Amino acid sequence: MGHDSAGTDGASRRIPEATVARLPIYYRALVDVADRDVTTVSSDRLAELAGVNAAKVRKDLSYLGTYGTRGVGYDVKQLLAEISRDLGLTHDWAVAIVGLGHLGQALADYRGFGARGFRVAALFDADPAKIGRQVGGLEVSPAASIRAVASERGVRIGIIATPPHVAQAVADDLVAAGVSSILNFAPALLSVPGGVSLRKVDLAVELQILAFYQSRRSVPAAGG
Amino acid sequence: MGHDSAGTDGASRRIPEATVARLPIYYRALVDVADRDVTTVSSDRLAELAGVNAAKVRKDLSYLGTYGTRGVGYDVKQLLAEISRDLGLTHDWAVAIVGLGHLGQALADYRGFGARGFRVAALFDADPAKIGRQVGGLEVSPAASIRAVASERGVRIGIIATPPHVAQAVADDLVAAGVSSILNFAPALLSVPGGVSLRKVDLAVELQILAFYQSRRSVPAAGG
DNA sequence: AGGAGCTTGTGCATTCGATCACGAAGTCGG
DNA sequence: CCGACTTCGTGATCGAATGCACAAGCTCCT
Repeated sequence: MGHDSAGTDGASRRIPEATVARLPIYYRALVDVADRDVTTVSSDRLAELAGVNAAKVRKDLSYLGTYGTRGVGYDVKQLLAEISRDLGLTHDWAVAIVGLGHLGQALADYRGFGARGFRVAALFDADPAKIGRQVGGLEVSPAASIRAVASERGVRIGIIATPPHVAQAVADDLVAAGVSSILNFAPALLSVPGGVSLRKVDLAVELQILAFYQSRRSVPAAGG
Repeated sequence: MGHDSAGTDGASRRIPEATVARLPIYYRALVDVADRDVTTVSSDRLAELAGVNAAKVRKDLSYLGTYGTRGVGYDVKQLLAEISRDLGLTHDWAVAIVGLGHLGQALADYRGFGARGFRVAALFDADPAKIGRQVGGLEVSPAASIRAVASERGVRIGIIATPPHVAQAVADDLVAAGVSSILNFAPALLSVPGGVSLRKVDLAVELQILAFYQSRRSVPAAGG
């Protein structure tokens, strides 16, 4: 998916992209079992909770290191700590959200972030009517101030929830402010300098993928 | 990811899952170029617009059939029509959205849907304060009426944007109402009967994946 | 009409991810 | 202390997906 795998001396082990995408799922499942005061969990059980294959769980976790005990399973707390560390959730990342339409507000209010190592540190919008308003306990700043405000607040991760035609300009501003990871919800193709991670989520795309399988299922009866 | 590839006599060619996931991206790019009155597009250009490899574009499109002209490229209108047909966007799918928190409202107002073969036909929420209110020109119905209302309105695609603890119950109701494709935004693992497609989007997961690469990049300086 | 120049369609090699199957390593009961 | 049992870790295998390279086929110019 492009995450320029900059061969940065790779320090420890290199974790496959597919595995990285599953770590947050294991993480969530582990938080759930930890809440129920369960102390150990087997790969079988974890697989069930995460909706994947048990062998896959074991292989995925083996990339992080050897944290399981044969005959017993994984220590929930220890594994949770390890995944947190690997996902960087111990860092308290400062996040900026640009574009406070419905989606941006949904993200700003999202409870899950705070609990998972993310802190919404800045909100931006171009609409004068929105600037100065409080959303999720934080004041909305003008989009023109992204470079100044985001860099001042140490923002490292930017979320773009703007209309597509301004998304590239916003991305440029974010990068200029020192942001090095961008999550893009705008239906636009962004280009960023090397060294900046970029992920895209497109709600309409997900729906269209569903529609494809849907229309394959229902017999395409004649007559539109 | 599990779209039970029910060997339903698959009529035409079988299209690889990875290709299906890219079709909506090509679709969007094609809509853009069509708006600029361009009549033909090369695989190279389309690849650039979609952010992928040109050979991949050609191979992907070849699964749909032979719609390109060597030496020229693809006829934009024809290709658009073909992808629309394959994605089932010519069907005007009735969509129900359950849960009208910020995210649900964002989806209800999403302009892209109408233009792409989807019609929001029903809105549901369990909160009495929200029931009866108009959102995006449609009245919010009580969650208890999902089975009756959704089936009456011919809903085939359901979007779940509720808190996780009610997501499974909502999914059950949707399935009972005849919905056979579900897009789940709730951070919960759903189980649905065979024959029902299920896709999951988790905003926190996407962010955590970014955080992983982020924390790999920035040197983990000592002293947290 | 014929050849130069593009661009598609696709066989092939390679890389990546999923799954199986089994040895290694631990616990527990007697 | 030992053997039965459980569960992890991982080599090996298989299949999907990617990307290359090139033949096939179309257009346009001369």
